[in-house]
Amino acid sequence: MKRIKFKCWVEDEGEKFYGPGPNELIKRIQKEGSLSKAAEQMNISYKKAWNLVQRLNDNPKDPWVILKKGGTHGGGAEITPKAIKVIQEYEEMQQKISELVKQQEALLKILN
Amino acid sequence: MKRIKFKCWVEDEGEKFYGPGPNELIKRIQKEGSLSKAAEQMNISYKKAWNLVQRLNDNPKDPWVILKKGGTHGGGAEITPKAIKVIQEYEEMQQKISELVKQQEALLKILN
DNA sequence: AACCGATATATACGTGAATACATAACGCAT
DNA sequence: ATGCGTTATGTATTCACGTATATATCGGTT
Repeated sequence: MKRIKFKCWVEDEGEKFYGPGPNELIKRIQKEGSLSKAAEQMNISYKKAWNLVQRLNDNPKDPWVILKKGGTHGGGAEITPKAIKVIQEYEEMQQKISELVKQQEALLKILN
Repeated sequence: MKRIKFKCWVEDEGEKFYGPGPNELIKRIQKEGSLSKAAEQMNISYKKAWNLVQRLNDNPKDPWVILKKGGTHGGGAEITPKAIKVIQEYEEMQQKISELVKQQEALLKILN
């Protein structure tokens, strides 16, 4: 059984910036309030998750994720309104592409 | 400068089957009449190119690429009408997605 | 039958990315 | 001041992958 798949992402100066991985990560951060928990749930290393967040927070004036260390629960993470908007817009785009792809029966027909 | 990118491909039982790489490969085979020349032009090893062709030709009754060894020019490669149709349909799908993506200004606006 | 250029195929090697591991830093609570 | 849980960061190791290399095979030409 053959299926058409797709992926969309944002590049910044040719480097991967935002895609399915970061999208899922910030959603889990929003839900869990913790970067380490989010990474664990996604089965990626904490380091990788941390690196992704650093890339998103590249512009310090307009961060996506606020990381706090120390304190009552040892620290934590939360996402900004900007990140919430991005999630919404990104998933809307995914949905539109998904609907378009579903209509491409002609290609699948050739492939049997 | 941030840009939205996308990629679409066909999977068969979860394995990558057809995508941008194979698409370019069979186009070059069509143009050059040679698998080794096509591989060289794409800067991929002959082996990788050959493996891609094997996957496409998985169903021996309905091949995509005809490989001939020996003979006047040592051999050669040509693609079947089926492959030609796939190229057309695949690139048409790419084009449609591309146009949709271009309309997603809202996302880029958030990202600055 | 010898040559040529392309396909066919196995094996060894190198490279880079991701991971695992270890340790430091932080700040509120008790 | 000690403990705790989280973030922060460097180092070493592993592992998958493509590549390089070598050699065999084929069949029309000459």
